[in-house]
Amino acid sequence: MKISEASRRTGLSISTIRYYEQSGLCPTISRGRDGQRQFNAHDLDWLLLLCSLRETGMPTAAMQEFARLYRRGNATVPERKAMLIDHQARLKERQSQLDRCRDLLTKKLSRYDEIIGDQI
Amino acid sequence: MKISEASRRTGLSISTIRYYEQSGLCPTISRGRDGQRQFNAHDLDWLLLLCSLRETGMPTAAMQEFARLYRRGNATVPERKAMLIDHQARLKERQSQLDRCRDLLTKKLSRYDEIIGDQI
DNA sequence: CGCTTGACCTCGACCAGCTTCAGCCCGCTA
DNA sequence: TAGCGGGCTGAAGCTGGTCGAGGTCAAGCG
Repeated sequence: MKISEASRRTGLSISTIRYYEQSGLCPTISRGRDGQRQFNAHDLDWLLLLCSLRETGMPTAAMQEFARLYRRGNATVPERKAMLIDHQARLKERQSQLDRCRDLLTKKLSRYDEIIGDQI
Repeated sequence: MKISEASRRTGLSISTIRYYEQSGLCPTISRGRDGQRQFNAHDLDWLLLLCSLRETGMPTAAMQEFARLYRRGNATVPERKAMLIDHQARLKERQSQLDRCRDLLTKKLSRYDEIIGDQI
């Protein structure tokens, strides 16, 4: 599939996809003889993974590192696993942060109801 | 208390606190006759709220709006409540996003274990 | 054949959200 | 009275990620 369809399917903009490839966030996309990128299912999977990672705050440098490991072959599987596990842990931490914020907001809101006063 | 202590207690840098005040993210901090900011408990509460909101992705423009409403007095309490409730909803949405990412990672990881192969 | 469409590239602009810098002031201690 | 720590200001700088402009090229179509 072409870049426009990859864009539609992933929600990434065309510019962003090109930027990701050029920055080595994903393996190089193969080209047709006209020089156009040809995305296959595997490429799309990568992009979708990148979407998830980006949405959840992984910096591009880490994604670069991940892709770099991938290019070095199966020997790096343990390192790649470790990276994903790390990220999962960060997500967990992040979720409790969100929980704490929700609690705080709930408290603030209940104070509005009690006092309807001139506080925050 | 002085700005250095406010910084210590909130985890915000001194520069950030000044930047927040100057951008109207919190009410104006009162000054001593030497021109130095004097933070009271109320101010600290604001800063801590800002911390939570920032950590959870509220854009500063929204915090500005919130502070603007606060300065307009109690008549704006319903709007302020609405803002906080909105943010809570966004946090919920965000948490399910994180959940989806965790699921995806779990899937990827289990594939590593199954196949130990040359996939993402 | 020429038009349109959609791809390609490079490179610089943009944005949020700080951070740093330069230069000044105040109060305290030695 | 000099030096020092810590505060003040405004403006400039930085970073990570994204977008846009400008210009080219290839495929498809009437």
